[in-house]
Amino acid sequence: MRLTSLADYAVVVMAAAARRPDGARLSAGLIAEETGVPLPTAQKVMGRLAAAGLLVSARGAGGGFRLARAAGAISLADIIEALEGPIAMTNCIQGSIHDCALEGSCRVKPHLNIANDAVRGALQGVSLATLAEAK
Amino acid sequence: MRLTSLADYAVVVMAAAARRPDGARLSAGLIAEETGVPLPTAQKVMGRLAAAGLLVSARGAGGGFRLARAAGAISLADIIEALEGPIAMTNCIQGSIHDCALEGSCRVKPHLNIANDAVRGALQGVSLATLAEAK
DNA sequence: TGCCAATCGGAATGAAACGGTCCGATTAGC
DNA sequence: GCTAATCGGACCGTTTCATTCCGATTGGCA
Repeated sequence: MRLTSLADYAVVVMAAAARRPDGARLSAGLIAEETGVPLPTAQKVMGRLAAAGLLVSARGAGGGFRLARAAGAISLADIIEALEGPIAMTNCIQGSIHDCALEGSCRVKPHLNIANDAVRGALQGVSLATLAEAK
Repeated sequence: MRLTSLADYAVVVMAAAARRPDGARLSAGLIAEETGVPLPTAQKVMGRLAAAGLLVSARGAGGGFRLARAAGAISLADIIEALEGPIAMTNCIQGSIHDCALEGSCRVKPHLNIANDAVRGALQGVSLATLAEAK
């Protein structure tokens, strides 16, 4: 129930990016300097955010990143999933994984499903636009 | 945002314990057999649950565990915290830890605080009595 | 048109936490 | 007083995470 530090950094990075005017050039170096996140770490985080489709990247000199969607259309859940994978409290909730020996006879799974939806809903309800607000 | 497998087992174990009549003897072996959780793992999980005050333990022959409180007074959040420590998405939310270089100038922390409370609330709203229901 | 500098992308390394197992300490019952 | 059953804590292999570094790519300029 704890964020990995990379996901934590991703939230800070995305909030900084959202505060910039639309279409502005966002190099990893610029964001690193503005947020205080170490440059190599910012590079890795922004790379993963781009791979997940939250940022659009441009290579080469003069390249950089920009938000793929409006800040209001990106949720905290999206950012976390970009770095950590699907938000699923247990493996049995994530449809594609079936490595639990108890599955089939497990009597708590239906209830965990409800709890998981509640958690996920709480994270989806927070938009990047909100996170980027002054305070 | 994923439960460790020990916390996952803890939920299964506690649900099985709650289905037993109050005051019944609950040895780790019995619970392991009933739930399908490997015995050594059940021992470790129940030991930690006892250390956290959710179970009361009795040593020696004829010993075992019992619920420390009524099932309705134990929440999913309690069980998770017993195995994983405080529910805090980031270190800066957990009051006693201050190892984030950005702290003080961080502009997203107030918003994360709100999100964290929402997640924690969702988990506190699920009681062990609910988890123990037939389905 | 060729070179240079800036920037992203993926691989490698070291550390920390997790999961699982085993053995010793304790206690009721005979 | 002895035996058996049960909890409690220590140990180790494995995996994941966090961080760093170097190569691939591309626009700009002479």
